[in-house]
Amino acid sequence: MDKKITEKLKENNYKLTEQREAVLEVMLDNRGKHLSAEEVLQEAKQKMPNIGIATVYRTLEKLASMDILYKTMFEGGKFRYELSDEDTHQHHHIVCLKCGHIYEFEEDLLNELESRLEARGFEIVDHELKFYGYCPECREKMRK
Amino acid sequence: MDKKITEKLKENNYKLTEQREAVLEVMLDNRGKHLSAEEVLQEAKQKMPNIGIATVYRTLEKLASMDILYKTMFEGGKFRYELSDEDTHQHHHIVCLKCGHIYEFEEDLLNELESRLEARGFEIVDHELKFYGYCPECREKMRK
DNA sequence: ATTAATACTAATAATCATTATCATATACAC
DNA sequence: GTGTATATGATAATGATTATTAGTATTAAT
Repeated sequence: MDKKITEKLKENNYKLTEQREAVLEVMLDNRGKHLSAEEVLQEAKQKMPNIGIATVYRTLEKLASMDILYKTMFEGGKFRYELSDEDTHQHHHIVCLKCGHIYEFEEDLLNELESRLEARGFEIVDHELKFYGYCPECREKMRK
Repeated sequence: MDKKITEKLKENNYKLTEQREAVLEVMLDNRGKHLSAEEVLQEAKQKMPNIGIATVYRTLEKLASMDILYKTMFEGGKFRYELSDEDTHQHHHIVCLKCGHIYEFEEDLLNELESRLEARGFEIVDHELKFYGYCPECREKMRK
């Protein structure tokens, strides 16, 4: 398992029970994906058939509070979770309004904006950026 | 009332009943604020004591779909609504992690990022940017 | 080794935000 | 005036999430 993750677990005195490990493994198995709690539950049940939805919710919430996971909402009124980036910089998301796929990108050109905010007295510690539009595949299909 | 809003209502054949007008007036009275559905209900009840929460939800949803309102989620697991900007550019938000206040700012330096995405085949039609940190007032208080 | 304290779990109840349903009211077309 | 369409408020229902509880497991103290 990722060394940084192990460190964070230790830092927070978070005992990794079998159930919690199953949840974390699901997230590690799905790098780059954004899973809802229900999706995590279904995959975790393959590793531990008796795991309960409440345990999954508690675990996801806790891992997010430790910055091991990142929690956000795209569409549909429920939260989605993904593994946090290993450096503390977060990537951004592009949501395709046609197929619903969520793409990620790394470029971070927000420094200018953050500088302006800090010039106005804000201290910025995090940000969240989402683009909405159409992915190359859907644009291709729409041309036909 | 705002001319652009009236146009959009007409375009969408959206009849402005007294109840819907009360909801819209609440939003107009609260420019720059981000109200939850419950907050809108409480203020709308001052204009129309009998208005129901279901009507408020239906109206907020409809006005958001017409780009008269903007719907987003900050914290707390419920949606908040605000009047959309009159040009189609949306402003951005800064959420203070201490007092919870939501600030707005206008600067739009995302063109470079959007250009890069479009160079990769995406068609971008909207974006959402939120910064999290501490506002000048809370930073002041934390220094004492 | 035993006991007490603490932590964790699954099941399920409860909560909350939101939406669906339904009966009634209002508006509109003819 | 009548029939149809739309809107409303109340409330039930839904879905996502959290709280509660009893039982179990782990850890700490002795």
